[in-house]
Amino acid sequence: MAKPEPNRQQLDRAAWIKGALDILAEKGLDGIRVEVLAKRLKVTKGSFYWHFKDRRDLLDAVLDTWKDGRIRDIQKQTRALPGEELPRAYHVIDVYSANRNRKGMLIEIAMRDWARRDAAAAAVVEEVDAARLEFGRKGFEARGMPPLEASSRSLLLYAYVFGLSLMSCGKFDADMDEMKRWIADRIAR
Amino acid sequence: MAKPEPNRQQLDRAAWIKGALDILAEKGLDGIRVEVLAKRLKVTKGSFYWHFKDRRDLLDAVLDTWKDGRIRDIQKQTRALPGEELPRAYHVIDVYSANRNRKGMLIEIAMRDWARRDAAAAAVVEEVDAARLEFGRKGFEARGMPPLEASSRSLLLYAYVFGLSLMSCGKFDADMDEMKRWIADRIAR
DNA sequence: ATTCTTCCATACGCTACCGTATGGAAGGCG
DNA sequence: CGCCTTCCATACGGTAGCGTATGGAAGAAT
Repeated sequence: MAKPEPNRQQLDRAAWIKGALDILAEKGLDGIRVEVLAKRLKVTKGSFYWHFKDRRDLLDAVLDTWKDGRIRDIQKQTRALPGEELPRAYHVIDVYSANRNRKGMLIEIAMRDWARRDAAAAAVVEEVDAARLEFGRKGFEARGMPPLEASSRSLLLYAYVFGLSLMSCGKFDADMDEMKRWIADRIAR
Repeated sequence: MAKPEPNRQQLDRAAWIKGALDILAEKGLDGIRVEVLAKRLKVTKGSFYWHFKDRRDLLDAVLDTWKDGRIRDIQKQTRALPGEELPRAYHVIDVYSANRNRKGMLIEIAMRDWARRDAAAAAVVEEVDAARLEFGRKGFEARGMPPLEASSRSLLLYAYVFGLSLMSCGKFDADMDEMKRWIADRIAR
């Protein structure tokens, strides 16, 4: 038959996409080169052009994959128990501003740099941001805050964590942990 | 003589640097290509390689120029009258988060993307950030806040404005202006 | 066993870009 | 005038990457 394993293909496509995301985190969008990626995967570009129409096809797949992952993450958090909104806000701040998730934050930055120049990327980032802001807003509203305040806190929260990852806060201050806690309180309390 | 006008050269170097900064804002670091830049300036790269040793030489000059400009800006703000710290904080938030200064913010983002991969760029960004954070901290301390709180507010302020420029807040909410004001109050008050 | 599909390697032409080498115009200066 | 310095154009060789064409191996289907 023509399609004995409709998963085998997807698996290999997924390998290319994963490799592209790795490079995106390391080198940015312009680091994603077909032949470079092929070398990293220990194949040649002959394989690439079987799985993908061209480089743009890969990039679109990268966008889709990233978007799905982020949306899924947000939905998972949304399904958490109600009544736990405050610790959940702290958890979000902690996850995004900590140095684990380093690769995730690098991808976030690269995506936004990408979105500056590419309409498709811009649409994806906007969708993900909207979902996150909505999630945050609902959390604050569940704690009884008025709509404007809830929306504002949500925006402040995400802008802060992304902005923090932009700043080479290598050694701004020794009490970085205390500062982060003060800020988290200021945003969430 | 050998040096009748030691400014003529600098002026032309400055033109190349300015063009490079324009491209940096539009296309990011990888958009800065010698021949592309030459075409934009309506000359050929023969001119470029007279003024600069190579592409890296230009990039270093771009870094220096940007750093000097930012440091100068901060020092200018620092020399403002004392007793005006609160409105000054609002002014900083306003300048950075507004849609004027668009090009400036694009360069900020590109610089930070650059800093991820280049040690020299990372050093420059870190220096500029340190100066800004210090400036903000002093402002809050002048209003009687304890050191930890002042440092934290300063960090929150700059992380917020940079993070905001990362988010395609194209149409998150119609009341964006009110939200920005709420956030500015939360950071500065 | 033969054929067919799947997946990848190799080879090719093409473009963009880098850095160098060389020459030439244009103006100050002897 | 001839000369020298400054600034830029042109031409060249080299590398990296894109996309295509073609063939080949290996397993599945018949």
